Amino acid sequence: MNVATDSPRRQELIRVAARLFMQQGFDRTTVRMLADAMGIKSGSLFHHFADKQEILCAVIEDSTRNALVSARKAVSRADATSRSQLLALARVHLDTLHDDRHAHGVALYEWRRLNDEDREHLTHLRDAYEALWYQVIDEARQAGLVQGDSAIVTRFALGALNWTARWFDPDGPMDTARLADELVDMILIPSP
Amino acid sequence: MNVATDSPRRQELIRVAARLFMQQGFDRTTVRMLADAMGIKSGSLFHHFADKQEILCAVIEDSTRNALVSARKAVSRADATSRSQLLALARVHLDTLHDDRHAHGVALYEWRRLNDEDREHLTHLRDAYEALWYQVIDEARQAGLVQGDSAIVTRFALGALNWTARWFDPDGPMDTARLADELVDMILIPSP
DNA sequence: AGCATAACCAAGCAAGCGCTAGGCCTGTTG
DNA sequence: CAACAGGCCTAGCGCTTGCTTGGTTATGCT
Repeated sequence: MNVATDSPRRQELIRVAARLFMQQGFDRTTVRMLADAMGIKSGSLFHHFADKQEILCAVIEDSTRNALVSARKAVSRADATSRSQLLALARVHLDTLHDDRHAHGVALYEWRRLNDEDREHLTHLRDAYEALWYQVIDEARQAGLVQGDSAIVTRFALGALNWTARWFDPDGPMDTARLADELVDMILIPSP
Repeated sequence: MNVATDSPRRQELIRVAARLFMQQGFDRTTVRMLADAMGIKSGSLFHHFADKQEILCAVIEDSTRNALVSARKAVSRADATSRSQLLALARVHLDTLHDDRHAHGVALYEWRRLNDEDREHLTHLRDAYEALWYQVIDEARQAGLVQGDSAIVTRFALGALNWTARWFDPDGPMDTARLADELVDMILIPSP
């Protein structure tokens, strides 16, 4: 077992696993399916991961960490106005969500299959992401652009966006930028 | 096998199954766990259901059908104004969601474990529910109380509400009525 | 009494599961 | 050259899974 290394082979496996976990769910994806999809035998998987749980954790951790980095970049690049920052957050959220949609789908749908240890660890990552949103939304509230409680609005916003994973078709007529606009319009009080 | 009847015993099983499916997930809940929780042997389960899949389908169908009935009642009882109707919908949505939270949690989390046949059947039910929301929101838009596309706003609203299943604590300091107020305030343009 | 039916049990089958053990190549390093 | 390590394979162990079969018991109807 070579478990802790970050080899390219391991990265590739995480990508493949994300796809299968999304298509069939974690519990129904067997180690043999994963191995087949990689062109190796099932036993060889455990050269890269200690157990199946670790693969799930790696899939979610990778994608979440990546989303956090992208979101921070987007905020720092955007104009200082609340509307611009919020729009930047919404856009990059939808883009990462539907771009790396297998892995993020896993993070959304298979969260509860994590064991307690991994879940706690990943909760901190997710909290950091949510804190970024809270910060931007609370600034908007202080500027009078948002009514209501910032924490609730933050969670409503993230819920609305994450729910798009269930109905939005990236290959359809609508694009993510349009969705982001609609979300920001819904949250912010219209400036006359 | 007595499969199609609607005996009280079957109803009780559906309730128990909802709890276990929510706590451990569908795939990790074995027929032996279900039987234990009911005080019977695993084989006896198949007197009430053709297979395990049918139990999942029954859990989701029951709760969804119930939610649809409640929502229709709430709309017909509310004042004719858009705000009242939307508020009524949001309140009853959150109440059924957190009241019958095991079953609705299953509908949200375990949707993808349905087989194709069952899923299509239940999609129609869910569409009917969504249509009710669309109707109310589109009327609000025609009255100038909502900006943006009605279909998108509808899905944003339902996403925001369903997401509460992940963070809202019914035993905490906040109540569902407050949440419903916040949602309606977020969706409707503030009346001056 | 005679019968039907619903609800359940005991026992177990065939398949599939995660994971392990030990060994085989191949390329890199001293 | 030898030593090593990363990546993989073969073979299979021990266990759990959903589900089946044939039979038993309790209840109520005629």
